[in-house]
Amino acid sequence: MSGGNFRSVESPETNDFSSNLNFEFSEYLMIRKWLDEDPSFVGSEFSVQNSGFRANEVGESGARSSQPGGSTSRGENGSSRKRQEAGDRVAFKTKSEVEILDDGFRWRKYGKKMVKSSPNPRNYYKCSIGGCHVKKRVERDREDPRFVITTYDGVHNHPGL
DNA sequence: CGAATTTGACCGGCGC
DNA sequence: GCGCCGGTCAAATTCG
Repeated sequence: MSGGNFRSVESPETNDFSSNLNFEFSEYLMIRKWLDEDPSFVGSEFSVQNSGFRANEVGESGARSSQPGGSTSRGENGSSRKRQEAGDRVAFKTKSEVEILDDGFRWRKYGKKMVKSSPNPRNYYKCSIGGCHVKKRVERDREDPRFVITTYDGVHNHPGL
């Protein structure tokens, strides 16, 4: 490939820091949470004390959360809220060198795209579980490459792995 | 052998 | 109406 603006270390074997990700739950910031078209949530910043994410390669046997945000503020009567999206959209900013964060679910990558908003490519993942149409979007921060923006779309309709 | 991953191309929506 | 951007699917390939 021509270009090569940066070296994307996607291979955990060649990764310099994939050896050990000591961070467990210290850098989790939910940057956005909006339902349907509620502008009230757009642009809002929240601090989430979520826990359950793990860095890849770290063979753990615990730490499993249900939904990254599917437990906090969310119970809306929906008087005028029309949820045609059939799913919540939650974006997280995680401080990690690797983009493959194991949240306890299996994801199948189905596309990669380069957005002009960032020199880094955006990855698209989908839940491999049958019946689960949850989608995940992963992209690196534009100003802080050491941060990863993970956006979850939808709700899992099956028990955690 | 099966499943997961890869890259490219195609499609749809929105803007001008 | 055309152009641009983002998103999704499909086929081929590779890994386990």
